[in-house]
Amino acid sequence: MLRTHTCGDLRPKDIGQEVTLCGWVQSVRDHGGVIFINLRDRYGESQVVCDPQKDPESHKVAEKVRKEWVLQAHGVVDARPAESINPNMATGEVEVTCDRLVILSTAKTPALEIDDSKVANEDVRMKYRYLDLRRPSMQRNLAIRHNAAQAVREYLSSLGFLEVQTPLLVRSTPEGARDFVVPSRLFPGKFYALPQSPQLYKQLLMVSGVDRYFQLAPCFRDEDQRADRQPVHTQIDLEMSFVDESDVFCVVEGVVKAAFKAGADIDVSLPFPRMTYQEAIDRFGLDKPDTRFGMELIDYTDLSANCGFSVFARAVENGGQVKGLNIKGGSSLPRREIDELGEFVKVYRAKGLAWMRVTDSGLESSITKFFTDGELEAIRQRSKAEPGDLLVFVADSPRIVAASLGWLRNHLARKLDLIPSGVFNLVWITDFPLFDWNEETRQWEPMHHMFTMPKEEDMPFLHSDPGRVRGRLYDLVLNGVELGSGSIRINRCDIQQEVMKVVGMDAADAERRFGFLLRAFEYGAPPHGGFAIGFDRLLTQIAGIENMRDMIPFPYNSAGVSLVDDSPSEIDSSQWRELHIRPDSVQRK
RNA sequence: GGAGGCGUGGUGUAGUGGUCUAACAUGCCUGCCUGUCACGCAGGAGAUCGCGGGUUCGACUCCCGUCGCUUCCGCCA
Repeated sequence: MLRTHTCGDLRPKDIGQEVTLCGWVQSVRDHGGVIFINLRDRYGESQVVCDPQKDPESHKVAEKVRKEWVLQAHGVVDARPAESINPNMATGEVEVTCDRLVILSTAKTPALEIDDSKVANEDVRMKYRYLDLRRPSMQRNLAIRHNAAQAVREYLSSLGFLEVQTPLLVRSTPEGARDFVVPSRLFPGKFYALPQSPQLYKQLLMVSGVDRYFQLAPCFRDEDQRADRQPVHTQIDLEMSFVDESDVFCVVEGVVKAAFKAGADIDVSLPFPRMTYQEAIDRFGLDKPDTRFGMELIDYTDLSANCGFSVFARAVENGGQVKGLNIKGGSSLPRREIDELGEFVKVYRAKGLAWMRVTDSGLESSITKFFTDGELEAIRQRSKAEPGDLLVFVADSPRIVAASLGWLRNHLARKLDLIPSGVFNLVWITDFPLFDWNEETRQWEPMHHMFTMPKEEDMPFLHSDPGRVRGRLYDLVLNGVELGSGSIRINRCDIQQEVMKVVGMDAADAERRFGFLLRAFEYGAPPHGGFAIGFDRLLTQIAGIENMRDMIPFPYNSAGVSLVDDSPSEIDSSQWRELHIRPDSVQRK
């Protein structure tokens, strides 16, 4: 080793020792005589002192040194004079009096400052990710990631889970997300796909008798990005045989607890509360409710059915709902900001946002004239409205009402600072519908995937009323973020065929897409179920940061470009030929 | 595919029609300084204000287009 200690090691107990440190120059303070160099590595920072009277040679070297040069410093650990102790530094009680300073590498002026208090723009950070990652907070994020991953592996291993790798070149499945696709050289016109998840493979492993499987699995989806979505993400993927929901919950709860503990020394309490999908939608508008604050949705549909306000009445007449929020103390919001809330809900296709201010003399708004006193009183009571509050309403289809108010609720909570810090509300959302009606294709689609077991008691409605069928399907939600989802799978061919019928898939389709799995199920498939935790999202929560990309060593930008290596990139014409493919338009260089 | 926000020295920002011949911080260079630690002090270099077009006597500033980054809707089982 070129060093005896790291830059974070030295303490008063080391005083008198001869040491050699290696690291990057964080700062140089040249006092004309003595020069102080702060040397930084992953472990911390140490002060190296170059005194011309003690060692003119190293002082001469130190005069040349610049930020981010890589140095090797040899010397003796000394106690700092009492008045020079730096309490803000872990190594602040000591310093290395340098008697040999070696320049291991010089450096250009860094393209961004290595300083947590001066963070550059995202594109600059991505292009120079290796510099960005030198920042202590990013080093911490890498460590959190490692520690959490390690704890997850350890915990699951202790429960008898086997980590099994599944292939990264797999069969393309057209339903669900768009596949990333890899052309085959040996089979002209054929393609592999990168897996969206190891779903089918982990079910095969259950048929194989693996019984308890897990994997920190890379998953690929060629869809448009979001702040919390990457083209490649990592799942803590797991699957178990001979289980029901409670068995899966128990394991996942332990995994999450272990990750929080190892990643940030946070204790989450078990078990996580459960809430049905319907309750989440009714009370919070979203299937990923943030339960850290109140302001739940209030249902005025029954009061609105026959009211004089035609916007409300007509919505109800058309099978819609009228729901709203009571924004405590919100009547002080200026008109302009209320109008902004109206703009906010329009993004979710609400046509508008009605509102009433609550004053000492009752409800006040331009629409109160359409309501009778009795109706206004009923609204006031149902809202538990007090003077100073602001009531807002959306009248529309249940789907639009729920989404617009649900997101408005989250938006307001941030805006009005209603969210307590340091709270981690983990909640299971259960009993999701098995199918989702796709208005465009006018077909039922699986809400989760094709292999989710319907709830026993809803089985009779499989064909008569698919929308009513709930699946043995569950999500884990943390502070309004969907951490992952899972289900108990179908292990019987007859049920599988019924489900495929509902979503309009015939036997030939099924055979072509995942015949290999159906065939496997003919050879003795154990009842099984599992879960997949979005590891990057979990880490973002554990680290308490905003940007998921900060938890990913080399992330992609919002256009799916990797700025470090500037991929995707063009390939040589020889590669095109070798892969038996060609660009769809030659002009498109 | 659609909508919003942003784009000004290496980096982060200010400047919203005219002394802007572009400011501040930090970084960079030179000099001074023996106890600093966001060292200090003095001096200096560094920006055709993303790009193209338009409006105007005059554009960093307004308009249109375009590119890039970002957030959201669609999409993402």
